Amino acid sequence: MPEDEDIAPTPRISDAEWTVMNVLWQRGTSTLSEVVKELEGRLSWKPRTVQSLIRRLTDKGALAVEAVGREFRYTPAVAQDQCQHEESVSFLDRVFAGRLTPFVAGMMEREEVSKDDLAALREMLNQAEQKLKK
Amino acid sequence: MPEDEDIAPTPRISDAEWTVMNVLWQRGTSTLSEVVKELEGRLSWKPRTVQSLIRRLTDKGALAVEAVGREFRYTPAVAQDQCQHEESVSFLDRVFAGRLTPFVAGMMEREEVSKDDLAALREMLNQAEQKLKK
DNA sequence: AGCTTTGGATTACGCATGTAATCCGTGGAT
DNA sequence: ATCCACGGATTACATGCGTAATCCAAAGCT
Repeated sequence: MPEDEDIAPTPRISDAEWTVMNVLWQRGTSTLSEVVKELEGRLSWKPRTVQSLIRRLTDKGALAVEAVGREFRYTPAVAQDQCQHEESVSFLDRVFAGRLTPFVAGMMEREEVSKDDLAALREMLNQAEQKLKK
Repeated sequence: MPEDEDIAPTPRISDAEWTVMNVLWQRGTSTLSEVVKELEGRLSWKPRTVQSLIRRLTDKGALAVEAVGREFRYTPAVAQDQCQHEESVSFLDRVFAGRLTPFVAGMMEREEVSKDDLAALREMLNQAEQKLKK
């Protein structure tokens, strides 16, 4: 008796698959050729490679498929921010013992943060502190 | 003529290997049994598993080995902050198109950030802005 | 003097990943 | 009507990874 059947834990997405998912999340929905076109130039993947990745992603439930005439359109079946968040937590756990601050510190030390980023961060900080205070 | 021979690009460290490296970075140097002891309880790895990981890490140059009597002591041969930084950049590229801000935003939205973290972040922010202004 | 424990070396083994190639069928170009 | 390009399905194939087991030799326990 599975109590929590099909809660669909977001699937594990590999490095190469992230590249594909990012395209799909950005475009909303696409066919294979659209994804291939989007990636060519940036990457030197053969179309078959992209297709393989798309197939694996549909297999693991990250993409939904809908037949459109002769081909398929692929649509993300998992929320981007959900996946991002899970990757974030797993990354922080692995590399920084789960601590956010040293990570941000490292990025700032190496000056990988632009002035715009700083402003955005400050804004977020203010809001977070507001929320805490209330 | 390789100009930049043996600059020793920091090796790629897998998930499980990070666990081991974190122990070694923290302890400075250890024997196998020390690492095993450190991990038992936290993980249910068999000693042979830990040894395999240590071996792979020495093979890829992440650990230096020094014979001590009958056994070996293992010492990190790569800097923790260097490895952390590379992982950070690769993670941000893959998941957040290289942008730090959305990552931090995501963590804050989900309230994964403590009051102490906020204070530390604010402090870092101030310093970074100081540096920019000068 | 044996037996056990432990670490190093070698080997294992299935699954995931990166990166495709091949085969097949059809819709479009000629 | 023919041929080609392209998409889906199937298959490939070397590595890497997680997770050890085996084998061997020395070191310590009894």
